[in-house]
Amino acid sequence: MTEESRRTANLLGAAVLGLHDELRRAVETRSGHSGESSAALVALGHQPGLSNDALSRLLGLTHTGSVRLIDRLLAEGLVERRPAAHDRRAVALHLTAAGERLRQEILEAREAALLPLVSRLGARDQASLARLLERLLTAVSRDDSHKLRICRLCDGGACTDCPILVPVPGRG
Amino acid sequence: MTEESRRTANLLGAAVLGLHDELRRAVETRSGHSGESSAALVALGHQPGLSNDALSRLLGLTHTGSVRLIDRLLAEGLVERRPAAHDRRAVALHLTAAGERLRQEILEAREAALLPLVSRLGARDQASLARLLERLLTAVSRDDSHKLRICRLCDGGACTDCPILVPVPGRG
DNA sequence: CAAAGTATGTGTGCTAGTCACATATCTGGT
DNA sequence: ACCAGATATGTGACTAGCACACATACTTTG
Repeated sequence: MTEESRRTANLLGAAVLGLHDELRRAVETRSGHSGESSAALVALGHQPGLSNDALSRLLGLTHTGSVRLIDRLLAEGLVERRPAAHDRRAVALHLTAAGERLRQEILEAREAALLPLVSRLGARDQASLARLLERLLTAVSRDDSHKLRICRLCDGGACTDCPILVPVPGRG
Repeated sequence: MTEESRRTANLLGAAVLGLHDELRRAVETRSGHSGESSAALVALGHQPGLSNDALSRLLGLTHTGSVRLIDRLLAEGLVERRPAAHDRRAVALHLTAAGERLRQEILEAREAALLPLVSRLGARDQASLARLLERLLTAVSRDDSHKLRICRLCDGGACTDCPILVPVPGRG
């Protein structure tokens, strides 16, 4: 069994690498932005009003890196900084209309890369895959902030019944 | 079915992202090198004598980027440049003993991150997972050079019966 | 109300990559 | 034999994106 498990683990690593390459390429080609910029746009659509600090943790950047990234998105008119509700230090980041449009394109590009792979499987296999992915996701996810990080490129419209129960701050 | 497929596709995207983060972190922490440097070391162990040009395509870098990367690995004594067999323009890249040691550590770190995830599944689920991964891998892989790219971090010791039949140049 | 903690944003510098270019070698047609 | 074009390597100049150290503004807590 161990040998077989090692083989499966290696296959999992290869598939993750191959699919990640593919997703990154699809998203970057369509949006003209790097992977983390795209993740910022998707996450900001999902959680409007996010602070720079929260965003930096979500993206796995330093605070500084996140500020620079937002500077760039701001210069392109995709994001705006608004005063935060209850903390006058903080900034509430929001997508502009253009940002929202680009976000939709990113999600479409991602789905266009993923859906054909899933659709070639039969209904039974799709169900098995979904169940196994759910188990893998619960296994890798740690605390709440890590869960948000994992889901930073998720499509809210497609993510019904999220297996890791992502807590969106300020949404119960 | 379409709705369910979209959900599964999204789960796949999330799992790929989460696992990729995890793998990258594990490998970079252990090796002290960026992801692509690690990939270069693993690939060079798998295919000794690779040229700069072939390596650049394997890693998805420009030729120049690959030369710089090798410069760095060379400065650390992990890689050496030898004259190639039949082409006096080309360079044959080989791991040094230190490079080979680091390569083993990278593979161990990768397996240490992956194996626990697989092992928590029962034997039946592991078998289903392996089969589904095989189908995903054959679906994403395109030409031979792309297959080598997908397998750039694979552990030859664990990859028995490779589903995408990677052709290693000069090895039949 | 002072001290400590938290959030933002700036100056500076590094790393890893790109593009443009120069050089060396190979290959194939005449 | 020779030349044109393709291929392989490597250098110089530059850029993007990020980190570290720091300055500033605000909040929280004792």
